[in-house]
Amino acid sequence: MTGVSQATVSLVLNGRDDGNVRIAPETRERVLHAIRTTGYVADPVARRLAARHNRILGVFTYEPVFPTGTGDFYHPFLVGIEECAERLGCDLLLLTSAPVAGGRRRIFHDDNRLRLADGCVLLGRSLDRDELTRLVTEDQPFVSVGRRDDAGGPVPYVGADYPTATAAVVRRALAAGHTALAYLGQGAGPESHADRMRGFRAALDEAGRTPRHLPTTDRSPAELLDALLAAGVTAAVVEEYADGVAIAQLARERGLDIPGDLSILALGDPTRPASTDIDFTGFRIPRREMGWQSVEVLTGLLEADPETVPQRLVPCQPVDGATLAPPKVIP
Amino acid sequence: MTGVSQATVSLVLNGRDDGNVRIAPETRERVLHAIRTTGYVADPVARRLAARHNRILGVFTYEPVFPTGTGDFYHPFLVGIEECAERLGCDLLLLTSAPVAGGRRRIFHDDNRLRLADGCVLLGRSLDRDELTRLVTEDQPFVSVGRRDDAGGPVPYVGADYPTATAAVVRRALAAGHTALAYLGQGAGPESHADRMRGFRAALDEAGRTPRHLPTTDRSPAELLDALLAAGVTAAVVEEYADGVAIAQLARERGLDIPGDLSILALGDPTRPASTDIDFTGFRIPRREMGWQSVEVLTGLLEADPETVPQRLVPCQPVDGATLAPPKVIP
DNA sequence: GCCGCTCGATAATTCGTATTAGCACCTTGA
DNA sequence: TCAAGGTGCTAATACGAATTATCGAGCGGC
Repeated sequence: MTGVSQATVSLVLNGRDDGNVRIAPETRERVLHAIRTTGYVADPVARRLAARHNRILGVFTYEPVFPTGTGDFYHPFLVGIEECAERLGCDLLLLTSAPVAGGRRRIFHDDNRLRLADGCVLLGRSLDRDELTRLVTEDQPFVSVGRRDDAGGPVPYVGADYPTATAAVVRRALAAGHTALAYLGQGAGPESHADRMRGFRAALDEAGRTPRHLPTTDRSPAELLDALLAAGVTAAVVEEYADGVAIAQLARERGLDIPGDLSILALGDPTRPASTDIDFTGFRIPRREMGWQSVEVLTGLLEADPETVPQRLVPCQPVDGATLAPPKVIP
Repeated sequence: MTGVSQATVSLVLNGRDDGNVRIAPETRERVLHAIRTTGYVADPVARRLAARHNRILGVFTYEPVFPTGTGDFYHPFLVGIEECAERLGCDLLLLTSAPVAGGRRRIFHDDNRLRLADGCVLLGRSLDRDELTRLVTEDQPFVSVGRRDDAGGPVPYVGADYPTATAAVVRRALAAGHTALAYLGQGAGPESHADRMRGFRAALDEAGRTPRHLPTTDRSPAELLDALLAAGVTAAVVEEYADGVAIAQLARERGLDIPGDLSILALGDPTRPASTDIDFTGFRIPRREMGWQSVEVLTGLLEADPETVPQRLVPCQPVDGATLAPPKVIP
């Protein structure tokens, strides 16, 4: 149309005006005019092929991306991720095509589509250790949402600062006069559980009190409540919000006063569907913020920005709530 | 690694075994082994450039994809979309990079990334008509979630059958003895509103009753309730669930009995955050199903499958609810 | 020994853009 | 008049795969 070469069109299209590149204003205008009248748009695919990157960020979850059974626990993470991606002008690729093998999705398989994206955000309670190791050793750019132990090298992550938040909650209970506290939950396994347990122990050790642990696996709320009462526990520190709800409801049905007879402290948001009617004392996981920051870290990694700290702990937001009261003094 | 050419790798990778293409089983196995051990994956971008498709489906919404203000109205659509994409082995590209111009995201702009995907699912209350026209005329493969009027040609869509569902609700009210019914809402503008209104009018015409319309724009719940009562309306047919909640709550505060004094019928799910305590009579939008089917239609379009019906209306699920009762007989 | 045929694999080209070295032309100054 | 330097643009190539025409080897038949 303009009798000009493809290279020139490319240069004009990208508004190049460096030292080496020079286009006569008259030519530039002619090309721009042709572009405008034809509505020409550079093919993004070819563009990406040449540029060697996509501005696409992958999102991989071991659970379905849009959760139904997990009571939307992951939703706020995604909101943060999307917000940040939008601000950065990146698109989000949900890696839904990953096939399920052995009950979980797998990142690595014969038709691995990870490289569709420039980098990848990993979401999920616990990540497969082998896959994590492979990601690290293969030098795939990725960030985990949630702290992860090293796996063949340091893992970039944006996690919630569970130790600090849990310790703070425990200290509040101690300050209120409690001496018999118990941790309800796994306290091990996924990093997020182990971290809570560490905070719990640290705060009690610091106060010279004995930390007690009540594992929840395969035990009904009734069994747990019985165990709590039998042990003379006055403040239950609950790993999983939904467990707290179950115990609180059961206790009230039995005529117990919460928090009069038993204080209950919730370490985070429900990861299973649960009523949120009870205003638990505890903390909130800064999920949106974590999602946002995970994208920041990922893009920092991609740009090899030396300023970017690839391992971050975000503080949790304390919740005053109404389930902590001084223990009853036994006369 | 295998001493084999790029072409051979490509052929093995794609499992080609046509008449013209022949690979010795031994070679094929050697290449496959190398692929497996290195975890090699074809660059999807290059693949798309050459093959013109890449099993990526775009998802474009005029609102943020992970909604916060819309009370998760879009969430179920996404669940359905994800489920179907997963089953088909497709990945989902959330087109979050689309910049906002004039208060809305725009599909078409200087760095249009739509073509990164094979096709695109469009989500949103109302789609920009110009952009829709351009999609149709440029022959971009896409599907709208929600019925759309023609825009320079027929628009592929998967919509909810609002006319039928609304007419059914109205007939129930008529059967219960109501004669003074009013439609609360816009009743125009987006197709989904116009469709409800059509169903409303059709059912009333059929019964020889006068359809009344109470526009909601810029009117407070109090004004609306006053207007309803002044007009002697006994059954309010509410376009937007959240409006129904506001009016019902206000009415009860004023000592009115719902549905004794006023029946309220909700035409769908809340698109704004709203309490769902009230068990409204009305219907539910088959959002998950719509999401699922939209992906089906899109892939049908991509494969030029002649079986695929590119315009579908999905029936809504009736809800009995507790907000419809016979009108009070004025003695 | 030559032709024809099948089998296996590859060289070469394509997709549409970004990038860079370098060419042709012009001006300037000695 | 010619080297030096500047200007405006283009040819060529890369990006990483898919595709196709073609090539060489091996083999049987005459």
